[in-house]
Amino acid sequence: MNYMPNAMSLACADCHLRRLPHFRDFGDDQLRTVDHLKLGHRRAERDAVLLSAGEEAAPIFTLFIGTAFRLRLLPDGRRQLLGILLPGDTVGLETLLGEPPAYSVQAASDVTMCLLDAPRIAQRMTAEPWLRQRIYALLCREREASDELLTRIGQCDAEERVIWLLLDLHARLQRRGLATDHSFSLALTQQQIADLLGLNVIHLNRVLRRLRGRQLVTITGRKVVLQDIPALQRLAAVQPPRQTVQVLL
Amino acid sequence: MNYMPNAMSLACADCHLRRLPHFRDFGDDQLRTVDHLKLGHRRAERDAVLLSAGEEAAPIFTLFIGTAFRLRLLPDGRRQLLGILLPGDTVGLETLLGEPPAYSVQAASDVTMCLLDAPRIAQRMTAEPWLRQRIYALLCREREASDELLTRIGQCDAEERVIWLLLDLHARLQRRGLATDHSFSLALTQQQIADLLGLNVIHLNRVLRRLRGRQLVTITGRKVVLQDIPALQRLAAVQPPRQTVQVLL
DNA sequence: CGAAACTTTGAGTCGGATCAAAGTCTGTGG
DNA sequence: CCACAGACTTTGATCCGACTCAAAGTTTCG
Repeated sequence: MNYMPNAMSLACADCHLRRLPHFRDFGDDQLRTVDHLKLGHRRAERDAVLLSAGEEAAPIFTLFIGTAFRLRLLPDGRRQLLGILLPGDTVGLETLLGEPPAYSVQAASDVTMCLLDAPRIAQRMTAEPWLRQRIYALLCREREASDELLTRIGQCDAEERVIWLLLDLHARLQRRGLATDHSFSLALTQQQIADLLGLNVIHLNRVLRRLRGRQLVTITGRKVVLQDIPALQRLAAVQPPRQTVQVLL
Repeated sequence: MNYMPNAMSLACADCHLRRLPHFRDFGDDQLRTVDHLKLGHRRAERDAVLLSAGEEAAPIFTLFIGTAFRLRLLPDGRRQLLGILLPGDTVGLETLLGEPPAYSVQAASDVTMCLLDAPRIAQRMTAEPWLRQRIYALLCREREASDELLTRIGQCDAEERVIWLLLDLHARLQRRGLATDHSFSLALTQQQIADLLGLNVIHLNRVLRRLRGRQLVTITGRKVVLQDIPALQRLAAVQPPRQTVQVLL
């Protein structure tokens, strides 16, 4: 795979992600440092494999535009999606250790990534404590997200899982300014959602239809409308999420 | 909770975990550094909560003797075990960032922990790149383990999950010199295993009995005997595990 | 306008859950 | 050393959520 950027580089200070109010501000010097760690942007089409499990010297990047997901394959072809990547999310942190990732990443829509320079980050981490902390925190969050999904799949029934996912995506998108109060745009097929939640597509579809029948959620094409968020939160036993968003661009 | 050690400190050079051949060797100076990061040992009884979700300034420790598990509770009382801790495993790495953990840890047997000094580690990480890398690698491994369990629960049926778990525990214990070629001692109740694998205890029990009937696995009290490991590996679609063990004592 | 990808519906089956209760083991105190 | 209580495992009967197979709509896009 060719990881060379295929678009002009965008200075971090100009990055649209930075402008979102809830993204923690960087100081000028930090911004300059981070700018220096970027290799530039790269686009990929929907379904493209952005990173392969086991790959040596895998890329590390921040998703810039679009949606992607981490996944794992079993030898017999079954697959489990491990998490959904939204704009501002970074993957491939193992690469900083020189280890190949145990998961793959695939684009769920056309995407733009902001490729990062792993060796240079590894080097800068030595001198910059704040960079170290930020990356360390990212890893902690990722593990937390995995644990959360694990808990949902292990303990909740299909309806609870679906509601949890929709609320989670909504909250994450909202923090990025990419959702309205009650709706957002979902770039996943039902098959992908099913593989994420450990469900069968057909069953998932029935659950969605039932939710619509109860006036709780409406999904038309890409658009998801959460019609009664408090009721949904009650049904999914959702705990208040941490508000912090960590960005590393 | 009182986290002060209640036993004399043991120098890392004398630690029994260190003597295991597969634990990566530390240089003398590294050993001295690590020794300096220990607060000392502390014992706890079975079922004791070793670390609570949300706790400020949670402890960070390496399990020294015994078995414990990470877990998460849902508001309505359901619980999901997130992973099994074996001797040599370290938990509470979030504490290095000053963040409270999103999970709890509970002892599955009487345990001894080796408590670590979080602020001092955080401080030493600045000066010692190898320490940084080791901790970073530990976090990556933890996430990988969560992803693996997630995949099993999401995609595999009850029998596959059970076999996978037994093989996984066996391999991990074997690397620590705590298992024979075909058997090991399991300090978990069936209820705990069920909560780990997202199964019901009764169903789990039936699956275990069926495996015994097929001469594949025998469980008597604590003792687990894997009677036909190749067959089990075939049944569980197990991939070759990474051999590396990371210790931080 | 047609093909491919995705969603929706129907009918039938099964793995795993639930409920109820009987064994078995473990540790404790008499 | 025995008896008892509590915790854990095992068994039986029954039910339901979720899976499978089959096929018809629907959307998307070249």
